[in-house]
Amino acid sequence: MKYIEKLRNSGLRPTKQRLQICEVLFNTDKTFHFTINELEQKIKKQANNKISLATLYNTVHAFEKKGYLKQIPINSSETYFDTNVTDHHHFYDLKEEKLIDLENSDVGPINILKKINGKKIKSVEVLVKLED
Amino acid sequence: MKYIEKLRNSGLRPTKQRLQICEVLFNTDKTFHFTINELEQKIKKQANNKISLATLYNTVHAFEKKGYLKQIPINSSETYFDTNVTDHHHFYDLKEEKLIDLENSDVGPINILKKINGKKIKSVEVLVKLED
DNA sequence: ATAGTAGTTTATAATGATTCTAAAAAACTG
DNA sequence: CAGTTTTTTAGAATCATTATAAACTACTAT
Repeated sequence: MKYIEKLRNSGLRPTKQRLQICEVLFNTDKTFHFTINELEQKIKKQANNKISLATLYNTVHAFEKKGYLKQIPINSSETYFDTNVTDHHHFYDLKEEKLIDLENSDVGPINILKKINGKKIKSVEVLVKLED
Repeated sequence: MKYIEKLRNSGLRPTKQRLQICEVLFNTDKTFHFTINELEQKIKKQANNKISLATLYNTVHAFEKKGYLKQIPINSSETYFDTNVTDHHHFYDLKEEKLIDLENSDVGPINILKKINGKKIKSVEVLVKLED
């Protein structure tokens, strides 16, 4: 299994549940956005079994901490995650309530001119809201 | 009262509560960020009385819809609002969990090169996360 | 292998922000 | 002022997320 090493290297035991979550999240050509509830559904269908919500929350947060997932900063009732962890941005279609990736090349370079003493920039995220 | 007209023009009856909220939010030199709970506290102190949470939620959302407030897109357990409704961006200090304004002039111009058919850009918001 | 231990999963309860409800109060209209 | 509509309110309901603590699983050293 290709994810066993990845998990071990991160200090996470390669359990059946984590491997299954890896399959659903990472074993695909395209990256995608999801909420915990959507992930639960996807696992029910794709792997035809159930992983408890608690585990999904734990695992997704662990993966986020390790940098395998990114949280998308958007005000919504549910938290959105992204399997695309490269530097990139998002459109948010207000009507459809849907996120669309904006590759880095779709956005001109962003220059942050202001500095805060003793702090360094961890990330720069752009959210472009769309209306009709 | 200077806010009576503003409210009436927005189709909102100028009630005692709404006027009080206007005072706290807008009768100040500096703009600021707040959560509903912080607003509740501020009103308790500043106006020395209590407005129910339901009213605070209703009013803040009404003001947002009218463009007097902006929601700040950030993943936090509470929703943050901003009395600065001009185009601008934010630092988010991950350690202190604090928002800091980035004036438009602090960020170079942002060019969105990708277009989505039939949609137009409503807003472009940049969130810059800071770490130590 | 096996026993011990440290980490993980799980169902369920708890939490907490937000929304809903429906009755009382206030603002408006004629 | 009487009637209508809007607003406020306390408290209940909702719903995503987190905490709990017991059962289970993966690992380690023998």
